[in-house]
Amino acid sequence: MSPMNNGPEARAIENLIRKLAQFSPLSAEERASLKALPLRLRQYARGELIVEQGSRPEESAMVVSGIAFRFKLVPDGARQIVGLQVPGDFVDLHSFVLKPIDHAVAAASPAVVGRIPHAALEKMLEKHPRLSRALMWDMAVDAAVAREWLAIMGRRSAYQQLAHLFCELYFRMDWAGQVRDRGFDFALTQAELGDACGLSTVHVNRSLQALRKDGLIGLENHTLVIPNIDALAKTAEFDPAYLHLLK
Amino acid sequence: MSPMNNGPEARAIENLIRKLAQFSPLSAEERASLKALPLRLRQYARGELIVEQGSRPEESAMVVSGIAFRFKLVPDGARQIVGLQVPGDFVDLHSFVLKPIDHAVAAASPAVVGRIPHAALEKMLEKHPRLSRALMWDMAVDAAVAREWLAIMGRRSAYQQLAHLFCELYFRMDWAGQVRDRGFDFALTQAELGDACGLSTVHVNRSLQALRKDGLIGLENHTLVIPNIDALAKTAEFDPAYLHLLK
DNA sequence: CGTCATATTGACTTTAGTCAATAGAAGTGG
DNA sequence: CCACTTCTATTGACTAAAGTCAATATGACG
Repeated sequence: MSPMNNGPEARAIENLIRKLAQFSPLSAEERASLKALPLRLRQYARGELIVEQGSRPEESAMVVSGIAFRFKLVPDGARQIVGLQVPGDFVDLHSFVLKPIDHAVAAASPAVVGRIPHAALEKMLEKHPRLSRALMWDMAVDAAVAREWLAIMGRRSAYQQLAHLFCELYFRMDWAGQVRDRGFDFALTQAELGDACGLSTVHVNRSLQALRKDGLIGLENHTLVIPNIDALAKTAEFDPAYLHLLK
Repeated sequence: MSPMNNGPEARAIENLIRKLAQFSPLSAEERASLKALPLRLRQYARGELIVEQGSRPEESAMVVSGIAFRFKLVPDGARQIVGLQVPGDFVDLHSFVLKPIDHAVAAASPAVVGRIPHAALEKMLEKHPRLSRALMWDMAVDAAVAREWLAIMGRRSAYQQLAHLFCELYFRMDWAGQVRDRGFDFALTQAELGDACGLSTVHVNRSLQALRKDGLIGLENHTLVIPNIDALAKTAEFDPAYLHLLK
């Protein structure tokens, strides 16, 4: 399937281009090169593994639809989720330069993932060296998000951590065009939320109940509704600047 | 002062070159270009601010001697340390592409820092586009360390977190040639250790006492001694692979 | 010698984790 | 479409880890 049609994969690439353009304006040729990137598409079921920890990918994967999460397994069997990716996000751009990959990636919902061979990226960068800086920028934003997570995890209550995570996801999903009626598909289990925030499932459950009782979120039918994002952002002390999603 | 002499700044650049060479072998010309990078040196006192959060640096800073730490301030005044840098490490390479910078950097001990103008980096990359990939790699390693911290912070006890942090620092300082007699200069206060691990000062104090009692560390006179790194690594379940320090 | 930062200790509180049971939902095969 | 299995969510009772507050000690330094 070519990425030049109007399917969801074209939208994902459009999202990527729109994102990279925030670093610096892209020429028509650069945009064309990005659009021409070959995407090997594949569908994943909820929970299915997309990238294996310790592998040495020859391609980098991008979320086309759905949500993916990246996680590390610690020796005693516990899991820590280190990032979430929405349509248009690379899940492992860094594997372009850093191998083996230090974490796994799995589908948080039914998802479509497109894979771009590193060789194709190399070829593109050869032709458009300036894009190299744009990819660096994308990697840097990814790292900035991880640092924000560190700050949240280290210094926030469970209640605030969850609120912050929902805010982040809301902004990113909205930017990716996935929000309608203040809500979006959200299939993460409470166990997964716990793995993202470093909390036990039971405590996640209780904190979610508190958030619901306070009218800050609605979460049912695999849909997360945030009736008042400003209110949620206020309790989470959330500032979207670190996401670098200008518009 | 030129980086071509034998001062500590030459050693720092040597460390950087040795580090980047782990990504892929560097040609003599590439090495020469790296060595020729202009370093604006400056000395900092313990605790002094090196880079201000929210600023838009036109240079990236590298630790020449001492230890620096990067931190974020959260709205209520709490602080979270998101990374430590040892001689040869960039503290804010990502500010080359990502502005404003999302965290501050301060000296954890008396330190010398060298600054490299982004313009000089750009010029070097123009001449040696392959080095662009090497810098990407360096940024990717930095991000991998942040992800490891996430996993540790989310899923480990205070005791293990501290042990893990000391292991990481030991390996990195050793690689940078700063370890003698199984110890190295270590001027972080207990409050700073708490800010790094998301712990209160009191709890850090008690956990350190436990580590001392168990004979895993010696910490006095601003010197951290690890009599048996294997034993410490075992209790911390520390695997140095994520640091990507091959030799 | 006095001041300020850092480290240590004790007493107490709070947050979050653990264990175990139950309830609901979703998915599967027949 | 139903019976069954399997996840996932929820609840209660209890425990443990870590935080808070406040006092005191120790050490560096001008």
